[in-house]
Amino acid sequence: MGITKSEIFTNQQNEIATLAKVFGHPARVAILQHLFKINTCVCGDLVNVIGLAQPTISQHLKELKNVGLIKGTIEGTRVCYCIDTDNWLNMKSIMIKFLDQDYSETEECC
Amino acid sequence: MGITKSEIFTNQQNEIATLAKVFGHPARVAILQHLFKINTCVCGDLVNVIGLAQPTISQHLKELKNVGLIKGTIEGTRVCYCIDTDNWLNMKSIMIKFLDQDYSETEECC
DNA sequence: TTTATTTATTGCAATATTACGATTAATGAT
DNA sequence: ATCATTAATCGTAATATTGCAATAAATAAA
Repeated sequence: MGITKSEIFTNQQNEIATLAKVFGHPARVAILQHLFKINTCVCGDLVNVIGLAQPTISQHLKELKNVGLIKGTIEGTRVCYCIDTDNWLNMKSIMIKFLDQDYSETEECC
Repeated sequence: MGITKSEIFTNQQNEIATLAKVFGHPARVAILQHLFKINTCVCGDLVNVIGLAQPTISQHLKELKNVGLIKGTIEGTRVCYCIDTDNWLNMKSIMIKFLDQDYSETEECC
């Protein structure tokens, strides 16, 4: 149905999925990489850098803001974006915990 | 349009997005966590564990197989699933490289 | 061979996502 | 006040995803 049955999963599972979903589009990956590369706020030249229409970029930025990974400050007619460091670190710890689950490589069953 | 313009992004960006998308659903997160927890192959009791209908689970398993994170071996009428360790480690290194990008915390611009 | 068990596939309905043109809102410049 | 610039929002089309009932396929058991 295109609708996810979040009720039947744990908060942790839903949180991991919500965060991962944000990375699940190359435009958002590219936006984040650019913000890291520039390493200061970017005043909305992302439309040129990425190559998608302005409303599309704006929509992707909104999703990144919704999960808190970036923040934007208004500067005149422009909006300056940058990584929200605290939230990024928090997200990173959640994701790495998931990626780093233990498995014994001794058990080779299939 | 629901269609992603993959052509305009790098292979790396598309790869990160493809992997992340798989984690972007709590059912697939739950399946992977269960496979890690059990730590041997699971002979399809995932339907009971997760709580979604059998065709739905089968579909999620297919997506996990498509990106190579799990493998399934036929064992009679059953199919036994487990983590594909090599591919998991490879995925982990790609994701961690992305999550671990450098930023100087000195620059506080917004 | 018939029946039971298990998993994959098909088909479909409901909802979500992606993308963009057109428009709006907000500020700056003239 | 008018115009230019920038970013958000609205509306909409195209496509993707999620979920499941029904069915098929494949093997095991009787």
